Amino acid sequence: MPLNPVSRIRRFNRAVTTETGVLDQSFLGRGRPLGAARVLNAIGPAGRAVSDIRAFLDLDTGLLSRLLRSLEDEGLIDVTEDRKDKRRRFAVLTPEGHREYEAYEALSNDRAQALLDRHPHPEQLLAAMDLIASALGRDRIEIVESDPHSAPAIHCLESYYAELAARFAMGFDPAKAARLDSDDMRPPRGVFLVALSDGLPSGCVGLKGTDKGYAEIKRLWVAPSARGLGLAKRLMTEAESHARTMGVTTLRLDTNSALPEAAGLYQRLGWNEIDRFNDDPYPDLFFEKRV
Amino acid sequence: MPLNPVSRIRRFNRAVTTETGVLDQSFLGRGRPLGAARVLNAIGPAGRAVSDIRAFLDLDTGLLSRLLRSLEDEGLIDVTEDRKDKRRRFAVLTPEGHREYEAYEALSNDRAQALLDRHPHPEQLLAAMDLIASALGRDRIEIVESDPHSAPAIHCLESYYAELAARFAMGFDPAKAARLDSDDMRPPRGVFLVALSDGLPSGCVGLKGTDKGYAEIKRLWVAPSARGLGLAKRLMTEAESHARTMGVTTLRLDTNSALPEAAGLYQRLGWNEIDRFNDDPYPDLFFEKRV
DNA sequence: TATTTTATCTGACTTTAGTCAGTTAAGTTT
DNA sequence: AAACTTAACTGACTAAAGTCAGATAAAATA
Repeated sequence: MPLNPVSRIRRFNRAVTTETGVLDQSFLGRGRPLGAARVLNAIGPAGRAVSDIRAFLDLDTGLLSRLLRSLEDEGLIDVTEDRKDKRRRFAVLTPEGHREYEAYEALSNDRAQALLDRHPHPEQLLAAMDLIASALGRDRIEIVESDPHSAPAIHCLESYYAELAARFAMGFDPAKAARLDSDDMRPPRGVFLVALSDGLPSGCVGLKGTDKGYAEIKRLWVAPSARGLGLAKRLMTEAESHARTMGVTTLRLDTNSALPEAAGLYQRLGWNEIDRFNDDPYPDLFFEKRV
Repeated sequence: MPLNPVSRIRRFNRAVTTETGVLDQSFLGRGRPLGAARVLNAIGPAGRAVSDIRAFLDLDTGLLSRLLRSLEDEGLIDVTEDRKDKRRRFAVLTPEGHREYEAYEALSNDRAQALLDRHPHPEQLLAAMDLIASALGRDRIEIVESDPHSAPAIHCLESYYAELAARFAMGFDPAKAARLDSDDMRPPRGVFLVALSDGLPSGCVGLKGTDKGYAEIKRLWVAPSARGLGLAKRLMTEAESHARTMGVTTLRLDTNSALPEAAGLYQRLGWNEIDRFNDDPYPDLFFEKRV
């Protein structure tokens, strides 16, 4: 009986394979082999370098070459040479290619929407999907420098504030927290890092420059769907290495004892508890690390 | 930014497609095309009728015929004719075929196990997978007659008792509940139905024969991962139709007001509330329906 | 500058998957 | 028993995917 964990995963695999098979079938409905459709999709509205497509789809150079030509013959793409390096080529969608691309997008989106519409608890379904996608994609999580006012950064920060509000007995009001000047978390004074798991903002951390002889780590957050994957550690390590390259030798941070995982992490990463160094209302634990 | 529901589903699809692609690649590592591997897997240790394989994998008769022969030539399967209907053929694994089958199983199982091992909350991951598999497979949920002592039935019943224990303020002790003779839920006196979603027991209901001029509906349960898919209604409808074919005209059931979804369902399905008709300690609501 | 490496393309394949019309033999229906 | 239906097989295809050994031109390196 399929009660053991491995059987449950395999049942999941079967269900999902069937689903993707159906989608592939509907892709064929546009009169083009799947290989060509995949290349069109990989190029995307922004265009893409040919070598990049090859790496992404893991195709043989000859095969990709022919697929690109077939799309070109259909009038869906243009392939031009790279100005900097004339060996390289770059594929972009023509207006007609854009339309075709959107048609494929619509097929995928409609299917996703249909699944959503007929589920009684869409938010639960989406949370489950986020969790699984993060578990499967943990090796593909990338950490990127991001402006603190960019959409993914704002998403992370708002999730972070919402979580603090839920976990602090006294609640949390971002307006009451210490003012944070975004310029302090932009180069050259600091940096704001966002972790993207297959495009989903899944964590963040800010390195905030000060004029007091140290920099601060702020706003460390990891999405529930990505917890336990070692992402907090990666974010901290990246932030520290940014600090090092900026010539900072002392880092400080504050946190709250209502977030025991956080304090534990800082200790494991070699931070030392120090005395209160600011008068923010929310933190009650203070750490320092020399890098 | 991928914060909207459809983008989240598509991110999930990408992650899962990558994962299944990797598994397919590892299947190719055994030196056999995917088609043949799929047929071997579809045959399984118990063997399978050729027509059955064809329907399951949706293959052309000619194609399957050749795939079967290639497996036969490899010495992995035997195809024999059906005794009852000599047009039909039946495929079984040879000892060597069993070994090869197990090798494929091991590839899948190891991957599943690896995913589990490196996840911080395996039970949460599995629950997410169950939920998604049920959502995707809702059209494939089948309701089968099952002995009340069979493994899937026991799984459902134990989950049901655990849930009652959690939801009743006074707890729930199966030993204190009204004795249930399994024979009353076996033909010809009654029936026990289990809902299987891609093999996972996801719901149950019992029709219990009595000598009092009515039959009782007992143990209606739907797994959390399958709720909202209309499964409870399907189970009730099937149980009622079994009652009808058994010549029963009056059905009764008892439930508890701590399970408001249940009472609501019974009302929607045309049941009428009646006075207490037994002295079980747990129920406080009683219903009747004429069929 | 000569040599090596890299990115892409071309031609000539092979393998896999899939289609389809027709055949055979065994059941089913009339 | 004749006519029909069904399950599986065969032969003759096509399309799609993938492989591989050069060829070519543009960098990169020695």
